[in-house]
Amino acid sequence: MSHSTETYFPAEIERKWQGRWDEAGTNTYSDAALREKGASGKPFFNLMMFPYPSAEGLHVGNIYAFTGADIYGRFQRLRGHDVFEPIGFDAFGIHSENYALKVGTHPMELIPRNIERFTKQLRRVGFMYDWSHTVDTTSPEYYRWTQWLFLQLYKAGLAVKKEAPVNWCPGCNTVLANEQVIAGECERCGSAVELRNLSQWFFRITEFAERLLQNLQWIDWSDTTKRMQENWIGRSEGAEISFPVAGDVDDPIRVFTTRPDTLFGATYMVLAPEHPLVERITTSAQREEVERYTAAVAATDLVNRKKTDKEKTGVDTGARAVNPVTDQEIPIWVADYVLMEYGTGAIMAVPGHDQRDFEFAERFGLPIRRVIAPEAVDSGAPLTEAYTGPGRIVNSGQFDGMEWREAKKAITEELEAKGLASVQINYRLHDWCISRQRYWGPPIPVLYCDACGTVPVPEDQLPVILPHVQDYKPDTSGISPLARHSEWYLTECPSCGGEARRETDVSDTFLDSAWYFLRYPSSGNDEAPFDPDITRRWLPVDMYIGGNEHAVLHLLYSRFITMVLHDLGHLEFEEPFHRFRAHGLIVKEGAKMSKSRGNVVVPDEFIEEYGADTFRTYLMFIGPYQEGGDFREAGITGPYNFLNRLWDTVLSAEDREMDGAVEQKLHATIQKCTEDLDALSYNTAIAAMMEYLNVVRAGGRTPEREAVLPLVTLVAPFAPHMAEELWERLGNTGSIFDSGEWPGFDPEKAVADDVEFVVQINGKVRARLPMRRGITEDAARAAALDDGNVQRFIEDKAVRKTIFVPDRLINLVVG
RNA sequence: GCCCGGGUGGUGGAAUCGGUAGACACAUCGGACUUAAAAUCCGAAGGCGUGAGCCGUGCGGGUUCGAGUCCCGCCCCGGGCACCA
Repeated sequence: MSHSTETYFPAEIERKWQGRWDEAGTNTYSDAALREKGASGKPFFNLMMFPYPSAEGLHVGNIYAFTGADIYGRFQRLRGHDVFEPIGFDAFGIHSENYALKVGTHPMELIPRNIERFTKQLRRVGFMYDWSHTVDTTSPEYYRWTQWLFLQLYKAGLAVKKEAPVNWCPGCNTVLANEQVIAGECERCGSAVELRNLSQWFFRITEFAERLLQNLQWIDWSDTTKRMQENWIGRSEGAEISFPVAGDVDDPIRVFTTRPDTLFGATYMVLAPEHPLVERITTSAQREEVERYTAAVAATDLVNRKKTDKEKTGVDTGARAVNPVTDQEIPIWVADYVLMEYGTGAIMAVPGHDQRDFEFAERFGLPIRRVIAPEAVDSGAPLTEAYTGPGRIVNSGQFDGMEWREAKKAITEELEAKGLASVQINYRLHDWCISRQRYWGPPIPVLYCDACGTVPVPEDQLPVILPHVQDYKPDTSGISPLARHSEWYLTECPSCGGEARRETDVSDTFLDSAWYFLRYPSSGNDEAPFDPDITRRWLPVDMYIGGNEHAVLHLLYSRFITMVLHDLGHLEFEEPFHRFRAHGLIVKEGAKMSKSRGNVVVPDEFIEEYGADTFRTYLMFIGPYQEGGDFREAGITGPYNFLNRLWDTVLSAEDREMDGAVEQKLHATIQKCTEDLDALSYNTAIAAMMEYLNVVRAGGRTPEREAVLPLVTLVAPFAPHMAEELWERLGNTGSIFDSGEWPGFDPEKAVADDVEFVVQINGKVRARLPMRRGITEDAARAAALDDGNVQRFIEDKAVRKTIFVPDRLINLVVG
């Protein structure tokens, strides 16, 4: 190929176009434009998960996530949509605060610096962001509305302060939401979490459990994400059954069970050590032992308590309960394998059919009774482990012989009639604890007044500004650092004018991010959190792309908050993201990138050496976007060579009629790229473009202009700067992304006229014959039988059967 | 333990309504160009075999004219959940 074209200098081109986009406002909307496009255009809200602006700067994981989302947005724009693609910063939270404490710089100085650095880096990668609509969760203009949100929930009775056992992280010195505890450890610092009884603010997300679960059926989300939410919500159907305490006329013990069919096998009961009834029912003879036990459990952290492999422990309360179907008195024990957080904090123990109860009963010599048998008869042989399979009821009076699932209903109904049971649905989901005994977050907008009690801060007094204080270090007291600043928390009661104290806890960072997408298009609005008109036009989000690590955190909370705002009349929709796709994880040599492993890829170096276009294309070429892949430094040369060759090819193209075979390949490539981009199958779209480029350049031929022009558009989502430059050099003005000219294709022209036709003998390939498309079975068969190698394999055997797959193969079955 | 996802050349990965396994790329090797190198361009390449061919998609069975793809039973890796009653 002739090398008369000029060399590709990515740095120069990228700087030029990034400047041009800013000057021309290529990617930004004025508020007027948002209204106009929302009303009469084709609005498309393309969202990606906004980053936490860490001091380390943008990492490869961020860029990977954003690039995949940006490509989708640019693709939609080239197809003629008005794409709104904003970005912002999720800058409150323990992570930034811990870092600030470590380096000794106040977060109020640190965060703006980090945001500035992030912004610079993000611009360098060439994302299509609307920089006129950003969001910073730490700015008072933003958290004013986060506080407003709290007040709406408070007014609706969905934000309540209650004392409950909560997760306390001794590393971060704050309580945590259940979603932030991973296997008993703090997701932030890895400390073993403890249970503390504290009075905290909760959002009543459990009220929405069923809707959150049901809506999963119609929202278009990655299956993996939906399944994670489903498991997290953890619906189980069963019954709540009351067991009266023998010789006690007060409250019975209520238990939740999914197996009411095994009620006749309930030979003892267990209360969680924290259960409020423990103290009342324990006999004086057992009191000392029980108190010693519950105290020991209270001192244990959750990691140790929830270990399933340790030996079961517990003590007898001395009290007896009455099994409501057998009328037998059964012992009531206290044991830490029963958790206060789930169900009623008490269980009926059925050692014959529950392995945990079985182990406990064996250890403490409690009776074990079989009440389900696969063959409907009890051989009388002692069980060696709990039987949890299906079967028929035995040893259960009038229910004997009943199929176990029928017995669930029958036994529940029997007790329901006596007022001792009710059908119950239980969820694993807990209310969302939003209080944090930390500094770096929005103060919860509530006041406490001796005369008036709990008083919400009036909306016209928002925001409650987070004060700039120097001693913001948390301590072990369970009280927020702001509680050390009376000059801040002492104030006037808006209700009676007397002295009031401010709530000194701040809210969970996940509240900040639970509504940010609503704020983006209304980011400048100081009258309301979101403009009703703009919101109606642009939301819900058309496409949301992000990581699965937020499946049960941010994504669940956002759905909840949206549902609440819908119910309160602020939104017309109740699901914020109709379409969500989870991207995969980018790793290095099979391992997660981390500072401790020392395998962190610094993106800036690659961008400097190869350019942002190459880096973007390489990241997408690594593997399937929704599965992630392995970052290998050497691999970047593939996409780099491709873009270089593309540059050369386009600039050296000449005007002449397109070759037929090239035209066919062009249509096939457009079709493949269009379908692949729609499906986020970016790696195969890039491969298709490479393949096409190889055809266009085959044997050093000079390419036709017509053949390469559409390729510039196809590559534009991946390499936007190069696409703009080539588009301009080909004589166009303005941005290629405003052309709305995604190339079309003719499926008829996308298929080749000649096919390589396979001949199989008994399923094994014996010949490959060049054929015309559309060849008949008879003609194919004749051609096959004419082939020497085929004849050799048939020999004198008879062809018993022929399988013909049009345009692909013919299989001759002989023998 | 339960629920997902995955296991394909030296490497990253293509191909799953059952129909030519290994597209595309990296690394490798050979050639052209060059005083030389880099860059670029052209070409080779799953393994075994001189060859016809045989063997090959984690392992063992099965269904089928035909299995990477479907069924049964395992192993391994990654992720989620977990004394959840």
